[in-house]
Amino acid sequence: MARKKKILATPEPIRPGDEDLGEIRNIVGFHIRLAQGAVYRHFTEAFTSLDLTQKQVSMLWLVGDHPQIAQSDLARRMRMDRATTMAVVNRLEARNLLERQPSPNDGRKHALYLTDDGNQVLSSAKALINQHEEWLKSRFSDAEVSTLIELLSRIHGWFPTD
Amino acid sequence: MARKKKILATPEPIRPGDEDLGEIRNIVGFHIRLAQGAVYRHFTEAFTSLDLTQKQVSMLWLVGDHPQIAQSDLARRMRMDRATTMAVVNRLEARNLLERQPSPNDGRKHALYLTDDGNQVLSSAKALINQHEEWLKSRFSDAEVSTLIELLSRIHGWFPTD
DNA sequence: TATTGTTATACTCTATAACTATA
DNA sequence: TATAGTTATAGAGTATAACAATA
Repeated sequence: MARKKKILATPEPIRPGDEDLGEIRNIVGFHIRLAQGAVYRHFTEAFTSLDLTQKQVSMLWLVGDHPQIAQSDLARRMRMDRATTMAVVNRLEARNLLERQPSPNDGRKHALYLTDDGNQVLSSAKALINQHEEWLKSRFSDAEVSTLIELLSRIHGWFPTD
Repeated sequence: MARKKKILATPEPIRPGDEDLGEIRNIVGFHIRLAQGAVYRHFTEAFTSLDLTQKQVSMLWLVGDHPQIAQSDLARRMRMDRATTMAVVNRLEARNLLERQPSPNDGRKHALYLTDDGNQVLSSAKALINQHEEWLKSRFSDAEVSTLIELLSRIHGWFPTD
């Protein structure tokens, strides 16, 4: 069930004059969206071979870290609603990377766990993530990376605990 | 051609224990995606009445600032490819907020401009954006806002010129 | 009643590919 | 040849709504 998509288009290069964005350049939300777009494109190119999206990798990662996690727990941690979570889980299950089990404690919940394929793919994905993050972090000092994560955490509500 | 969607679901509140994100908390891309998601949800709630997306508002704003702009110019400034730009322009044109004119200089290009409705909607949108940005910026000092914009600009490639 | 998972439905964004018209 | 716009197609993410099973 592979995607037909082959190579990802990168935006056309900036031309002289394009820099003038007007007042919109002071809108924080605009910059977050553009940054997410840039990261998304680089991520998708990096993961062409594995054919995984940001969301799918995040989910594999979290299930790997928390075996037997329920979908509702996943949804809260990834800040998604149940229906969206369902869609992502379905895709990963269809590719035999992840499976559902009945939860022993709560009949309403399903416990999620990675298959052998899922563990193997996650391992490859983490290696690719490291390369992708290197591309992303290379423009920042370590202190700037910490600052950026801290500022972004204030927006999405997670506070990394070291 | 209004959307059927009425009210937007917000993610369920965080529970004790959810804070443990494991190694993934050090991934910058993960935080950018979560932050964009939070901003997206608040934006969509704020723009329920106007029924506009982030992309649509950005486009109206840029066309308002640069009348007669061509789609290809818009695409470069918003870091989108032509097909995606086309889709957004089509939606705005279908709602009579924006129109295409043949460009006087270059027969290949179409000049875009806002209709009277478009100008009116943009005006309302800017007022809503100010409220939305206030929500976003309230958690930062002015210096932190500048820092955040500067750091994000290094990712998406735009360097605000004051 | 509340929670969890599920299914059906729909819209936006993003992108590829191929085509036409113009420069 | 290169650029600009267009159309067709498709996958992923996001969401609403309604339902069944369980707590």
